[in-house]
Amino acid sequence: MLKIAKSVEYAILAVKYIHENSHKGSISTKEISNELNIPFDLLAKILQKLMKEQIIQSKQGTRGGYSMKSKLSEVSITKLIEALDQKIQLTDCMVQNPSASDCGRFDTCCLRGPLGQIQDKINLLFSNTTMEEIIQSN
Amino acid sequence: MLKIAKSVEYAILAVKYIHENSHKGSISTKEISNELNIPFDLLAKILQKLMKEQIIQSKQGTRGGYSMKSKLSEVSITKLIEALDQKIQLTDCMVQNPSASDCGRFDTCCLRGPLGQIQDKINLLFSNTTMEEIIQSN
DNA sequence: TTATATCGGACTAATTAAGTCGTATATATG
DNA sequence: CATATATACGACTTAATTAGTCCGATATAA
Ligand code: SF4
Ligand code: SF4
Repeated sequence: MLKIAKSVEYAILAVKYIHENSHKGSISTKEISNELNIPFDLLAKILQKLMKEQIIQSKQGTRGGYSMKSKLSEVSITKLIEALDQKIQLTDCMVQNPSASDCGRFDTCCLRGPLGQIQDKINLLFSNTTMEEIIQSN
Repeated sequence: MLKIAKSVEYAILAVKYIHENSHKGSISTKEISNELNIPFDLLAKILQKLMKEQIIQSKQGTRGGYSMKSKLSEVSITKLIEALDQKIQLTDCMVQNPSASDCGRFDTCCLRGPLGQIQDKINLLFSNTTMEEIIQSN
């Protein structure tokens, strides 16, 4: 099953919400959670990760919350996937320095090449799709 | 994590092995399992599914085993994925007749469109890659 | 001072993928 | 015909990942 994590979906929807309500100032996790029907605690963790990657910024305390930091055009799906510690990795050996240690079949494998090419193209698809396009496509 | 199931990898490698040893007649699960280092019982289930989809054919009994049925050029990765009951389904709503029942956010969701397009392209990538190309790319 | 937020780690539950086991059936061969 | 070898197939267990929850800490506006 090739699927994207729910947390990535939640992230996209949350960033959209924060952007569209930016006139209100900081948007709280609770508001987003209520409006989008996303479990509060889960959403909180997601937003904290997006914050660490400078996609959004936070303000603590009463009347605190989140606001956009990056431009929408700079937030690709790939950036969100990475911010949430997810990966596009079709096989175990699709890593920085692959070696036989990852897989007993490594040396004679005829798969890495073709699958690697497909993975590169999938990566392109996700990195060429930004929040800007997603919001405009409405 | 966007990854393909190990069973799909095993299937590709097994089909390759069966094709390359077709001069021997029927190839047993045990031989493939030994040569490729794939758990016997798991491989057996995989081959049975490939057989049901007419990708390979079987012969029971002593000196039985599997041999190719489809042409390599007709066996795409998509075909193998489907034969193994796997799916390329980026989100829960990417089904035949999607509706609000699948997801509370369905009606206002801005995601289905863009993700659907990406999924279509991923599908193309996998269906345009056949066993013939994979084997030639060696 | 208090109410409202984020911060962040640890934990549990649910789902899926990976692997195993047992029993039945088919068949080539001595 | 007996036997060894092989597929057929469903049930089961285990491992890995994802999804969701909980709790105590810190920051800050009012
Ligand atoms: S079998 Fe090939 S593609 Fe799969 S993990 Fe091993 S080296 Fe990589
Ligand atoms: S949030 Fe949108 S993309 Fe995700 S499952 Fe619901 S309708 Fe589909």
